[in-house]
Amino acid sequence: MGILALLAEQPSHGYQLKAAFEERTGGVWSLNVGQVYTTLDRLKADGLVEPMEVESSEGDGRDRRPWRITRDGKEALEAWFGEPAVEPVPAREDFLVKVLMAFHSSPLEALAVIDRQRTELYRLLQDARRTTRRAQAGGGTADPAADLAAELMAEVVASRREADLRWLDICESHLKSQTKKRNPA
Amino acid sequence: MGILALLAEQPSHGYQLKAAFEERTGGVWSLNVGQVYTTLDRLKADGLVEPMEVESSEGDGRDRRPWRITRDGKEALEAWFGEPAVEPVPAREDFLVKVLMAFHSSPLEALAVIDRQRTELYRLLQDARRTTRRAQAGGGTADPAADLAAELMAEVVASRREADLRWLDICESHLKSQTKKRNPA
DNA sequence: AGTGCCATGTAAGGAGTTACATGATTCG
DNA sequence: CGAATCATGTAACTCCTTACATGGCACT
Repeated sequence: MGILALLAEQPSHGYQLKAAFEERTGGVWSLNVGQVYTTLDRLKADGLVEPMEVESSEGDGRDRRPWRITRDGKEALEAWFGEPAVEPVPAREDFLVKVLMAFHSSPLEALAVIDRQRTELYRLLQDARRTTRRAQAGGGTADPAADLAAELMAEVVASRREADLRWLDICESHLKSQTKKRNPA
Repeated sequence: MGILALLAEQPSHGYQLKAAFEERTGGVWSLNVGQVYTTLDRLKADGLVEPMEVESSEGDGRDRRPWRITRDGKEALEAWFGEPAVEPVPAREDFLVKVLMAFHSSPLEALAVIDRQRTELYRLLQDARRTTRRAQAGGGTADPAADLAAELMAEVVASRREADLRWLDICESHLKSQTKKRNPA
């Protein structure tokens, strides 16, 4: 649907879509070019996009295959925008599985896991904050829209990391109160 | 690695592992049984687990195939626990893609998307909070460990939802200041 | 003349999902 | 007796990832 949304703004060819998608997501989500082409094929099979006739008037011998969105595609896109995404429960991220599983091994082991994870998360949070500041300063690119995108993405990342850090604190306090209950004094 | 961690605690057979995994994650992550078996095959191929000889002394005619962790498996598990997960940047969730792409269509459209998403997220946050309270009350199950797991999971979910809600606010304020800049007064 | 970017694709493989097939046991 | 649960597996499909193959153009 991301590809489709980009095509709704303007007809483009595959390579261009990859670049646009990456710019739109502040470079945080890189896209394999190959996937763009297979995705376009899939969208075409669903009748949501169609290849444009190549106007060879361009002259430069480059082999471009621009695509445009179809009427069906526009409808599908509007329907998609029209309803909120039901946000799925967090995926089975390595990080979450690790902490949950550590909880049932020794408390000491679990505390160590949490600690290491906290350090790592904190580092990543700092990174995200740095990126935010850089983008706010009108940073990486000449394009203000790209800077805004980069800033927004950096902000979700930071926001999520903070959430995870808070969660680690909660886990730790649970773990400590558990230990205390078993080992009073 | 989750399956492997469970096997490190005690040898189990596939069906049991599914149940244990789901209990350990408060029922938030359900697991297809089929996947457990294919995963066990993969772990076996990597030499991390091995089938136990069936002691037919049990007597009940049930066809159980218990697995145990190997020495290599233990080492792999310790190495896994030993280093923090490098938390990947948020995946390309429907929700994020939708907001990012909406940003570049009309501001009005984008505000509508954000609004719908906020309503949905708020609803999901309430759900998670309810679950937390239920688990704290010693809720669903007789097993306190399962209740703790359910509570922890509900808390990550809630924490993440809150983060996303905050992010939506940030998006909205960016959007409004943008609009103001273009349409002063 | 050569390196690197623009541009399009194909192929192989990993992991997850849903669904299906099969049979035993337990419990009302 | 019938339905639910225990238990093990297989098959088909989707999506993503990595890697490979190919060729033109631009700039040094």
